[in-house]
Amino acid sequence: MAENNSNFMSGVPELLILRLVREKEMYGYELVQAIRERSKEAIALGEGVIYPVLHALERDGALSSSRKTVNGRSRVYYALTAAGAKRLDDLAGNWSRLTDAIQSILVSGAQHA
Amino acid sequence: MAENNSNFMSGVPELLILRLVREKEMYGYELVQAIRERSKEAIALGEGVIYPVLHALERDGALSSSRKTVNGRSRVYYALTAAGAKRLDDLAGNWSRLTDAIQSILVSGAQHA
DNA sequence: GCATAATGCCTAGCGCTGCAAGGTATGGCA
DNA sequence: TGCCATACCTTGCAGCGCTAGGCATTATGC
Repeated sequence: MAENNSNFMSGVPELLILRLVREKEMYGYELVQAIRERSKEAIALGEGVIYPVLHALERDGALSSSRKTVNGRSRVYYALTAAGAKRLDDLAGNWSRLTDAIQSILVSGAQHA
Repeated sequence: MAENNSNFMSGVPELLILRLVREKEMYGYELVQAIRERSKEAIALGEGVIYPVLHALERDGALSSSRKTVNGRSRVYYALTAAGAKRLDDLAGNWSRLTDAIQSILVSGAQHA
């Protein structure tokens, strides 16, 4: 039930969101732009990606939300929970191991041990 | 038609295969084990991933195949074509840019420019 | 001599993820 | 009065990776 059997390359949007929210609470629209800007346009995740992930993370208890009105604008701010911090650590570790593995193949080519 | 609009995280199996075959021609079963061993078990792509990708790459002219019999075993060896080399460069470049972008978000957190 | 594993190839079909494309509502601006 | 930006949301699909099979041959173990 709670097990997550996704494919080996997935979960990056989730990772990015958790990492950004770790520093300060953010809202969906803000995350969309933050990811685009801070990746220098290399990654452009739309709202159709971000919002569903935010909802799933909140449902799993990794994020908590609070509705706030700023400048007459209603926003849903998301903050990292303790469970979310743990999940972030796990995802970041997996990502690191994965990219290291890929890099080791890319740089060394095919000369076997 | 020829355009490839896949999602931003896909194409890694393809990249790994092209990179390995660049050094020496290899066959499917060999690639499955090579990826597993050279990634120290971090990546374990099954034959159900490798073979379809090999067929697609050959269909696209990125790989050429030749049937050979070694030790009474029939094997299909794949070699990189010029088009395949170009495709490899493209994929490697994209992967590099992508991981750099992700890394820049992961390490610096949320302090904006 | 017989079964089991390892080698080597292949495919059908499913689950999931990222994504495009829509919809709603408010505020600022010309 | 319209238009763009802000801010939220969902439906539905495409494509990828993967599971789970199947087939044939050669080594290995008993």
